[in-house]
Amino acid sequence: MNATFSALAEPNRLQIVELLRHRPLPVGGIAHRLRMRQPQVSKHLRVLSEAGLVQVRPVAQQRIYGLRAEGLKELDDWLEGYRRLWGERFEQLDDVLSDLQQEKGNTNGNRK
Amino acid sequence: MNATFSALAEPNRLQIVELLRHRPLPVGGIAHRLRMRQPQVSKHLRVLSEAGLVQVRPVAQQRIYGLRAEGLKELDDWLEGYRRLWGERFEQLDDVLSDLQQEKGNTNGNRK
DNA sequence: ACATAATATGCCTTGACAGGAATATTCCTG
DNA sequence: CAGGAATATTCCTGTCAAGGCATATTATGT
Repeated sequence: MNATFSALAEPNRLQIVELLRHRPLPVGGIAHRLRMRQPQVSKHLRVLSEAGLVQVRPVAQQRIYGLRAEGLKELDDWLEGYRRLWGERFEQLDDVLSDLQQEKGNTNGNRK
Repeated sequence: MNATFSALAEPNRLQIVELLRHRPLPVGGIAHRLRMRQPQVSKHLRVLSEAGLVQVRPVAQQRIYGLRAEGLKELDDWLEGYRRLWGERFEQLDDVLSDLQQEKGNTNGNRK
């Protein structure tokens, strides 16, 4: 999961993902459209690939990169645990205040 | 959107978010539970706050940090454009091959 | 006003990582 | 098998950001 976020944290890598949303593309096609140099694109694709966000299919000398559904679904699943946050009003003030009582003596970041 | 990903890319920051999923907490409480030092927690919370993922409420000297729904909903909305990826089989081989024709001469990352 | 609790900030050092350029690898075609 | 196209890899360098530590800031109670 962490690999997913750090992969998408890089602006160019995020651009690549958004580009591949429309259709799979060979490395050169990606480089051309995003005005990036081929080696960088290859490196970024490597990271995206290791994060499971992208998959390759070789055709002749080119390698066609496309999005990998499972990788993005993983992100979607992670979000599942947070969906209750919007659309509902919860976590009343009282709850917060009662939580504060439990924090007595646990302050100031003493480790262990 | 990019700020969101880079904020969540940091392991400790992701941990903080996952911790706050259960309930809002003061800085010291976060530091204690995650075995981190208070200054780091404050810094991480700053980043999360600037990314709109977290919100503060001052209570006495403490500051109670909790998740901010809109921040995570933004992520959810971004994913919306990718949901069609799973569960459907699309992008046939023929489509890819026809795309390749369009790539003629666009190769090797020459910029501009 | 003072002592103290809770948190934020500043400075410094170190490690990770992106970009650039050159080169290696792989695959096709004549 | 020579040549070229498409892509991957390597080495180098500069930048940025996280951690540690000290200190500043804000709020509370007496």
